[in-house]
Amino acid sequence: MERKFIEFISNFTTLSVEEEELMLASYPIIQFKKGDFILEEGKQTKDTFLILEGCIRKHRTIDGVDRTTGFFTEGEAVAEFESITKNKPTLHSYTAVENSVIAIINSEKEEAFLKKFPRFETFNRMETEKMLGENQEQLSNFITQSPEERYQHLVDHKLELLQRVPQHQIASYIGVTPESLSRIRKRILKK
Amino acid sequence: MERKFIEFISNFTTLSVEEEELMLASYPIIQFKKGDFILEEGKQTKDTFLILEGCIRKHRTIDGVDRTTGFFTEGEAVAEFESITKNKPTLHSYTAVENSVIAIINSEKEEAFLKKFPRFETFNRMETEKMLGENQEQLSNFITQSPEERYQHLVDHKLELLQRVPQHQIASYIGVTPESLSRIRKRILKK
DNA sequence: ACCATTTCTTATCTTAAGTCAACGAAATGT
DNA sequence: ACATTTCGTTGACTTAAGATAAGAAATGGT
Repeated sequence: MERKFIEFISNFTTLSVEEEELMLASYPIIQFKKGDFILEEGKQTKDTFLILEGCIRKHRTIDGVDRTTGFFTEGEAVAEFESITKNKPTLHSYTAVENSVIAIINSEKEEAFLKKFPRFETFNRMETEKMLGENQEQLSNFITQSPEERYQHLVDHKLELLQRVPQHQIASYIGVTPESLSRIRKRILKK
Repeated sequence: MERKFIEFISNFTTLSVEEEELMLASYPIIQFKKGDFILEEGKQTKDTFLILEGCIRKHRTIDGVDRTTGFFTEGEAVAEFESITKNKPTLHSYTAVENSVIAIINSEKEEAFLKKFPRFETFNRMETEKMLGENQEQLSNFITQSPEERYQHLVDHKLELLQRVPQHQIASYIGVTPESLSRIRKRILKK
């Protein structure tokens, strides 16, 4: 798994031996079993989670019911920035949808790493900007699409995800009940 | 207006005289009239817009109709990061809802500024992280709320915005038609 | 292989949103 | 001040989603 971690970072920049070593020493790589919490609603952490293998679900409890607000898979980085930047408990839980392998980027270790290799400061900012761009587009799409269009979008762009994740969680993710998604699927099939 | 610009930055960090001077020299402050485009769909820019006064609306054209996907007011920074980071034309337009005053943070000037005063690199990353946190929360809320709840949220947290912006644009922003928002308001009044 | 649980679908009924059309109120330009 | 858009509401009708209940299909554990 170390290889995968380094491979991921190497997609963006070439690592020196020293950088690679400090990185591997700083950030533990943890295995999660299907169903395990990676982070639990109400807790607090400044960690960023880099998914090396598997799939995790972002969700929160509203009026006692569990609502899904995101999915993340291999190669994606996840963090609860609203909690990190404002120092408050997280609104969301993150749980493993499948057995997953995740590198834990602890923010203090991160600070130390950045102090030693400041060029990563820029790299870091750029990655954050990329995430922000994607998040902005996702929000814009969600606002302007109907549930059916959102589902069709997943079929067109995230087919694999649909096969990895139970349908009622997808339903929640596009903002409808499982019954509604079932009808949406039927409607689409007829076309 | 220069004062307002510096004031805004000073909320986050104390500026040296040199920093302040370079900042004012690098970033022009522009007046926009109500209805003016700040940035037009399909164009490309790496600028970030810092709103010193006024209100701007983020919107895009879908199937020939104009859909609103965001509002921003004094003290907020706006940029189309999906376009900036991936070097593609913007999906959204930004127009002044009112006469507005905006500082234009050109990305090349920004690079030069960061090179000269690298401590802003971190400041910058933190601001981006804060924006990301807010954006993530907004997306999560949008997914889990009904149109009525979204409107109620605006009443509770952005009352002032509702008084600055025409209602049919608010309707679009919460993902419904103007007729529906009219009914939502009626429903809420009855309670 | 069996049972229990989870997941998905279907049916019925209710509620909310979309569509189309009309009308009055408000804002805007000259 | 007047004419013209723009804006907001209402009504009638259609379509889609929520709620509830029931049952079929798939999955998991032992």
